[in-house]
Amino acid sequence: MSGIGKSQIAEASVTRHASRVTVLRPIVVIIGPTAVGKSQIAVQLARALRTEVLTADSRQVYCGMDIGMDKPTLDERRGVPHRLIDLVNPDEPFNVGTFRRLAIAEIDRLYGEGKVPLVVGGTGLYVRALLRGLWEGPGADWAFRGHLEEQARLKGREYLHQELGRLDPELAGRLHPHDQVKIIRALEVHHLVGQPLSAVQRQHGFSEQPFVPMVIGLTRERQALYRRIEARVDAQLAKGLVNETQGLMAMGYGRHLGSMKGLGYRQIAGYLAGEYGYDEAVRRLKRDTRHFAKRQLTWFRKEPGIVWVTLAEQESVEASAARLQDLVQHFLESLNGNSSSESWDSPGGSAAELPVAPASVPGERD
RNA sequence: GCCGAGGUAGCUCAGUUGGCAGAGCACAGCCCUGAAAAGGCUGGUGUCGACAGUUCGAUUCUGUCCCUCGGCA
Repeated sequence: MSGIGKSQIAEASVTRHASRVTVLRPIVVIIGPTAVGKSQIAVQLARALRTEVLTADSRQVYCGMDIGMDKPTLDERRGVPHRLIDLVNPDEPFNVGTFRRLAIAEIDRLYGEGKVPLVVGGTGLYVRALLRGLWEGPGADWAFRGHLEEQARLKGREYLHQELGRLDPELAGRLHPHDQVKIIRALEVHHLVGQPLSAVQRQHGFSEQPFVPMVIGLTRERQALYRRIEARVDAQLAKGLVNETQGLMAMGYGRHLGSMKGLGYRQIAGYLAGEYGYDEAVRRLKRDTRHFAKRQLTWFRKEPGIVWVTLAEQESVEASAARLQDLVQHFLESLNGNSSSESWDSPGGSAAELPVAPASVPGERD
């Protein structure tokens, strides 16, 4: 705790920033495929921005799934608080709606402290729901889903799609008859709110704009990314992914759980169940992770407004972070220019000095 | 050198009783509104080792040659 005088100055400063940040609602988002190197760069950037990391990752929310989900260790976080990690047990429900509510709470808190939130993650739907809103519909009704799955078993794979064709022909036309997960959701919505999902989707259209975002997409040359994925899988195995999976299963977390269908646990669980050998499990894990990265890239490619940054293979984390810091600084300065002549920082400071200040002064926050 | 097996997609191989070659994996493209690391869709021209013969037609049959892998010398 600092002396009274200093503390008062800091408080005044924070109030000032808080009001600006609360009005403008700027947000910095780093997205990119798995293993591209988001986490390490994000820590550097968070230190530079004197803010915290908000993780937008549907898997890192599960407690006890550390190696497989590649959560940064405390050491790797280097004192930067990471939020939206370790929120629920592997058998507890979690979804994009939960994420969005919790994320918005964290963001508002940061605005209150005069900080620019830094969102980092690879779950495209979560990022989209955060930046463009989410239709305020009902959550999952697992009993009803179970009932529908039973129907599909009894009456054949095409039955549910035919049902949807009756209730919501538009959406049925867009969904492949085999895409049972999405067909069931559509039927569930119709059952719960009495109108076709396609109608509410059209009405919402991801058209909310709760923030002014700067979205940075990290990518690498495809072959280089694939090499990193394979190296990371090897590292996860060396850290004890098999033990971690065994432990989770011993705690009663079965393979049917959504969390246990995540990359790593799914393939290792199959090996532990004797369905195939260790080498085959490793081969599948690497393959599935490559495929996943590819799907992520497809998703992000069409998101609007992403500034893409291609990382070079020999580029250091520091160098990458510095490049991003440049982009963010310009972004924040442009916000200053557009809103008023007032600076982000306390009187006398240069524009954007607060959010982009050098980070080499731990323990001397504000 | 002899005997055997084989040379077909980037890889592993199937196949054509002679009629413009096909699976898995790899790879590429795509869809997505509370399971999203989930779930789903699409994409195959490759001198069928080379040359010659038989045939209307050869990757398929025959011959010669080249290469690979085993075994024997």
